[in-house]
Amino acid sequence: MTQRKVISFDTIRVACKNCSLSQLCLPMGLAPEDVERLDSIIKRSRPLHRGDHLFRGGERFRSLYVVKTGSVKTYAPSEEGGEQVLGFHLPGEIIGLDAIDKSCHACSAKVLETSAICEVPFQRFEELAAAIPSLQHQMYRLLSKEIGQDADMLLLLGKKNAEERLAAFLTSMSSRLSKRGLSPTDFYLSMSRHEIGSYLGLAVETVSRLFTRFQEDGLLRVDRKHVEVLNLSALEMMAGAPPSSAHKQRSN
Amino acid sequence: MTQRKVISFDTIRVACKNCSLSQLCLPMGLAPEDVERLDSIIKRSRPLHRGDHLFRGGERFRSLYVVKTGSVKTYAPSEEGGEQVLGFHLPGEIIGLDAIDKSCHACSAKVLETSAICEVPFQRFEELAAAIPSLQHQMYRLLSKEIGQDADMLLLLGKKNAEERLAAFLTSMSSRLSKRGLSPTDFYLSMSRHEIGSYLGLAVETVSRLFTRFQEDGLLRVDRKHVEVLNLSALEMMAGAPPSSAHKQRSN
DNA sequence: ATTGACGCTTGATGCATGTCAACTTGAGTT
DNA sequence: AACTCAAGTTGACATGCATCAAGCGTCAAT
Repeated sequence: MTQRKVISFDTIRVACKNCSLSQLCLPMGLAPEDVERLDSIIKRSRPLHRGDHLFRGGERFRSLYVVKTGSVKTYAPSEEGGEQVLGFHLPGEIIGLDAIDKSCHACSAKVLETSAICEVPFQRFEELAAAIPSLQHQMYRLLSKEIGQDADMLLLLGKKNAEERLAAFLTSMSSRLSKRGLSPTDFYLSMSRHEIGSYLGLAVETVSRLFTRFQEDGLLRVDRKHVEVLNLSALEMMAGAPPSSAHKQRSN
Repeated sequence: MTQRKVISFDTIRVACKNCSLSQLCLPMGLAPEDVERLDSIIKRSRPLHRGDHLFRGGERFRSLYVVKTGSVKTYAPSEEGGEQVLGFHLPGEIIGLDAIDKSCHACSAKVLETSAICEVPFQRFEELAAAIPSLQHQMYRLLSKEIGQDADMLLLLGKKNAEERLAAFLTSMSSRLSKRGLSPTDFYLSMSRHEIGSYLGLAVETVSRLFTRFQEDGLLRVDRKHVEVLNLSALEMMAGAPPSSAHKQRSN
């Protein structure tokens, strides 16, 4: 027991240089001594639990957050409890980039499952980036990547139908998980159907029906949050090109 | 005539320190001598004309572009000529930020009317930013701002109906033009109905019908590309809150 | 003027997907 | 087990908007 506790404690405060995510995350491309410098400004807290907030819309911006383990959703809370899910964030992904501009968070971030999070105080980070060109470059790349992904989402929401949207969501999860050393065809979704629907601009019921249909068509095996992808290339096909079948709404 | 030519030539190559956009653009917050340094790396070409490309999807990324006068659209070209409009860019706005990550443009940029464009070679810019902290900070802010605007669009495409979308588009144009010293209630749209539709995830016909309806309801006076906003606050209302009337689809 | 092309508008129709409602399932509590 | 509550599923129905189709103003080239 004591043993177990020690291991878990260690896991939480593993330094960047020992972190398996360093090739996806801020330290990418940095010299070892610069990784140490970056490491020295990062705060690592105890793990957060399902429903805990990293920050809420309206709060002052002080730090960026990086998922180390677990997953996080960002969302724009609206009056009357409704919310638009803006993104799901997996290990190595940075949260809070949209708040740099106004020094104030416009959206909220909530962890979807027990998660370890690295906090990066932004002001100190900025000083460090000025001194380490490769860190500055990596930061530009990460900001740019975020913009590119948002453009992909605009395309998805602007032009794709429900089937294509869910297929795109699943293949995207598959490839992101795969990059993190997990199976691209067998995984657990940490978000609810409702959250998936909000993210994709669809009603829960539509998402649910599509999961059923994909299963009937032999593309997936689904049990609650557990998804097994049986035909990944068919899903990728569906996500990318317009549906080969007859109907083609929204070809604006 | 010679006189006229000289003036126009002068207008094109006006330096950052004399540019009316400096408070919206990269030079914001820079000391005069740093503005000079930034200015020295910027290339200014002859004006581009309607339909000219700044860059096309697939091309190597070398420079960022800033609109000085006129307007530009970015779009993701798809097979079979269809395109998703990703954004419209007014003077002072930066184009190409999404390409830093992959060093390759994922979208295309085309000018909508005769426009003057400043080209910012990115590598030299990056060196300069490393040496000028306030320039680095401004660059982070601009990247972050872009991410925040994309989130607004995700919300629009994910949750808003056609009426709310067009109202949001018009109020956004109004406020952006107003920041540039133009009338917030009387302006010309440089893009076609088709492009507006693509941007908003709507069919051309829907956009056209909405313009007609807004006019019937006394919100606008429209003549081709010329728009006079008669009731700005009503439009803002409509863009923000769900429609006060009965129906409310897409309240996922 | 005439022509043609293009962008815009308007009407008629249909479908994809939202909405409403009822039921099932699973997980936690007593 | 029985109860509770939230999440998910499924069916029936309604509707907002896409699609199809036709007509109209505008502009440029002839």
